[in-house]
Amino acid sequence: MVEDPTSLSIGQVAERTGLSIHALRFYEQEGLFVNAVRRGAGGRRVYDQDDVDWLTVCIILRASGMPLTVLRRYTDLVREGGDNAEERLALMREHQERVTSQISRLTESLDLIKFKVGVYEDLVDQGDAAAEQCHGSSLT
Amino acid sequence: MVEDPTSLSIGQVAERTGLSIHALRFYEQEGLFVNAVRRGAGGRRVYDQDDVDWLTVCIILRASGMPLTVLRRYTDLVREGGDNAEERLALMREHQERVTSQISRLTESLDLIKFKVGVYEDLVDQGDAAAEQCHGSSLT
DNA sequence: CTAGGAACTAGAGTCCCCTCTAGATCAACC
DNA sequence: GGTTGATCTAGAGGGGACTCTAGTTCCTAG
Repeated sequence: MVEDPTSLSIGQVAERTGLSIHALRFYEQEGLFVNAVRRGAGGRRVYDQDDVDWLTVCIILRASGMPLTVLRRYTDLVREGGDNAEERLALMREHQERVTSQISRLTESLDLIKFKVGVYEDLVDQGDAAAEQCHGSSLT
Repeated sequence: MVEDPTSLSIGQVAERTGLSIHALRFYEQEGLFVNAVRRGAGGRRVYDQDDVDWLTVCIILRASGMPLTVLRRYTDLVREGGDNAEERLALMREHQERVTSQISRLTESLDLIKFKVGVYEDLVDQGDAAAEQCHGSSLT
């Protein structure tokens, strides 16, 4: 194999991005690459660093809850080019809002969770104390 | 219907919790109620405020990403009673960790998203400026 | 009495996001 | 030339969490 240092096999991309090989093919099928994935010897996919960079963005957007359909729309806009910044802006702002509200929802939930943890810590402490005083009693 | 103020129909519970009637039946089927749901005239489900309170907890835990299987395990522990506080504590602590790390992942993602929003804001501004100078040109 | 609306059951369907299978092909090394 | 290991395609499978359907039953009001 002619070792073009800028070209990567699907396995290498999987390794670098943490996505599975299956997922990479799936993403391609779903139109989530800005540039069509080239093919090398024997029809094998050839990626480059730009693809990895783009996937990194995709992974972050996915991790923050962007559905594939939206990610795909975004990819389309990026592929399409420069004169649709408003749309990309709108899409990103919408996503930003979703993420911030998700963070605040989680933060609120965390209050309850912390409260529950506190309650059970107390219960466990009481349980231990009771056990010391009175072996094996299950008062609580 | 004898209006017992403490007993609620499935429709009332759906209204108060925001869960759908379908979801309530589904949750019951999945064992997510601490106390078996009683049945009234004609086999209809009868709930009370405790059920609503419990569902409120469930909703918060679900909203913070607890899978139904874990929620079910937790429900089992609560149903079982007082001498398993350690297990409940462990479960809640684990969930707490998941939630805190999810929050930090989201917060990290938010950095990229904000950056992108900034980039597109600039692009849009430039676009507007360019459009003022030179009607309809698409330089970017 | 009848109509309307709410609830019942069992089970199928949906949506999302992959993941895996099967069987074929290809490249590289010994 | 043969084996090994990576890759290919098309399509099926799976898990999570509901959601909906169909057909029926029941309560309440008019």
